[in-house]
Amino acid sequence: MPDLSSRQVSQLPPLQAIRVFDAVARHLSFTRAAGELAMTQAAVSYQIKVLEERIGAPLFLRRPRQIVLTEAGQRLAPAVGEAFAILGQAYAAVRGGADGLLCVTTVLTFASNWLAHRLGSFQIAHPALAVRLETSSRLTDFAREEADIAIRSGAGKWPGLEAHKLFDADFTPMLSPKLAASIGGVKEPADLLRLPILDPGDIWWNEWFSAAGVHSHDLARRPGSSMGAQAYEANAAIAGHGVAILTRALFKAELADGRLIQPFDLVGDDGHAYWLVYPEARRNVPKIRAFRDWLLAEIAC
Amino acid sequence: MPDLSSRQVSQLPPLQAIRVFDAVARHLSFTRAAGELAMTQAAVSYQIKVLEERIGAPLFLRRPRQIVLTEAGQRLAPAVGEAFAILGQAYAAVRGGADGLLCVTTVLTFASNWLAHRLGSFQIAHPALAVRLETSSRLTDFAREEADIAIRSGAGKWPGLEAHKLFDADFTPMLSPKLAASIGGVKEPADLLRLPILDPGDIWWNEWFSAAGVHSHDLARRPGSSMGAQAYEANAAIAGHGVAILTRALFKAELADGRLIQPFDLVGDDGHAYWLVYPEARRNVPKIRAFRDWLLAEIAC
DNA sequence: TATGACCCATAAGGAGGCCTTATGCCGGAC
DNA sequence: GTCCGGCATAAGGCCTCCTTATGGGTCATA
Repeated sequence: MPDLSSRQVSQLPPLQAIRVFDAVARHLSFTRAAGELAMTQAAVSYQIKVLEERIGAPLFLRRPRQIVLTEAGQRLAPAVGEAFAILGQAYAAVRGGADGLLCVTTVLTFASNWLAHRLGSFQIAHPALAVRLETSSRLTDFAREEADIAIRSGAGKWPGLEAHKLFDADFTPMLSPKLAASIGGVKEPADLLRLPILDPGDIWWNEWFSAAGVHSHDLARRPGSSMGAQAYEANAAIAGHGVAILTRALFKAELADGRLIQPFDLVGDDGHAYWLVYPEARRNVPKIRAFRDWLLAEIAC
Repeated sequence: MPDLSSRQVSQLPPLQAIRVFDAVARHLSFTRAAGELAMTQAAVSYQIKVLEERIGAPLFLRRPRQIVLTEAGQRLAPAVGEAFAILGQAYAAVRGGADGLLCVTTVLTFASNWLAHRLGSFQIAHPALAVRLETSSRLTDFAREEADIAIRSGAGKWPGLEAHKLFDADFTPMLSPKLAASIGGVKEPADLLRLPILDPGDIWWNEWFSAAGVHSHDLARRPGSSMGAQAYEANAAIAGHGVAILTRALFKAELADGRLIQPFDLVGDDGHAYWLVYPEARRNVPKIRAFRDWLLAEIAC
């Protein structure tokens, strides 16, 4: 049983009764107030009676053709009206404001290598929507962080969350053409070992070399991959500092314009992928739907 | 079925949920808010969830040790707080204000001949209570007129009203000593007929003369008595313009100081009385109780 | 004067909002 | 590792609040 300690219990009367009173005071009619409130005249009569009994004084005088406010009612009505105006305004602002700001949290690489180029087209399509982009390497907990949508990688199953697959988190070595030329070209996987390996501890290297049939026990091992922070290694690779193992979908542009080359068709895949996720319960929130639809369409291109 | 026409339906979320939100926003704790609201933590959790679903966005972030407001929550909280402050203030003012003003409606004679002398002692006993005195000859309809208490005459039974008997509405002739002396004194009822009869149409005259065994068919008859407007006739009688038929209890002072004399012990009584009445439902309203107790005590003197 | 329209009050009945109890889950602290 | 503090969730029941139906009272019209 809770105690009644902290703060004086305001002991406000039933709020529903006050809302009804507000409508009646504006209309000076039970019947018309009932119309506005979408309830019956009897219900309005009941609520007013409740309020009057709670206050201990009548709020309206029942005259033949109409009702009029008593002195008590006249004192109460303006304040109630103001309070509900504030409430309604704030509520509308929150709905509007919440609709106008979209918080997307994503891993860095996806933001810089994929989203950044295309976000403009989303904002043109939805000029009323402001997008706040946050990057974080940790998984997003929607209950704990303020985010509407997250881009995360994983197996695609999270309880309570709806997930749309964007693309596979595959991996394959990439390097700058200049670096490849420096050793006369990269012809077969083993050639890579003659070059600096960027982030050799990444488990992806091990998996890829195994798949390629290359013995690579001299590479350090780390429990995870650097997925999500590929942008750093990619920059190093473009600068010619070494070979990086990267996800193709994130470097389409670099591969297309020749800043990076993918020497082998062999692509590793540990079953993980990039996903767009959001709480199931919010699946129909307009701004979330807008972003989801836009992003999936872009991915499909 | 009511229609939803007039005014945009504000479509506010459940008000109870907003009240709970207000408390939670102030405490930044479901548990403590539950304490303030005298409900369980589970109920608070439920209401916040309802509100969040209605708004379409979370209002709090659930962090391990505490909760914090989301951006939406931050926007909503101050307005809600303000609205409830206004509401609470107005409500308190109405209760206080209603408690501070007592509207008494009464027949003129009672006000001028009985209440006026003694009201001072009531106001001294209840300095916080302002009394507004209204006189009206009609019966008071508490649903239609703004009154807390009424003094009315009648048989003492009105549905929905509580009535306390003040004194009988008896009647007996009164006149000024000087007028009586002008005919050598009033020895027996028939002597009165040699003097001007004030308001001879009053049914009381007829009844009294009948009871006195005096034939008085020359008096005009009117359906009712002038009870409630006796003050006018009393003034005329004091001025020596004639004989009035009056209620003893209302002219104790005049009889005591000799401005009026009551020549005969014979007193008419049609069963009516003066009553103090108020709506049953308000029997325990402090100001009503105060006035009732005071008046009954004064009457008992 | 009778009749209909309008408006509020009241009674009876039922649906559902809302609260409670009980329990689970999670993170942090000792 | 275990306990503790705090929120979430499920099940169940009360009681508020709404609806339908009806009555009373006043005003307007015939």
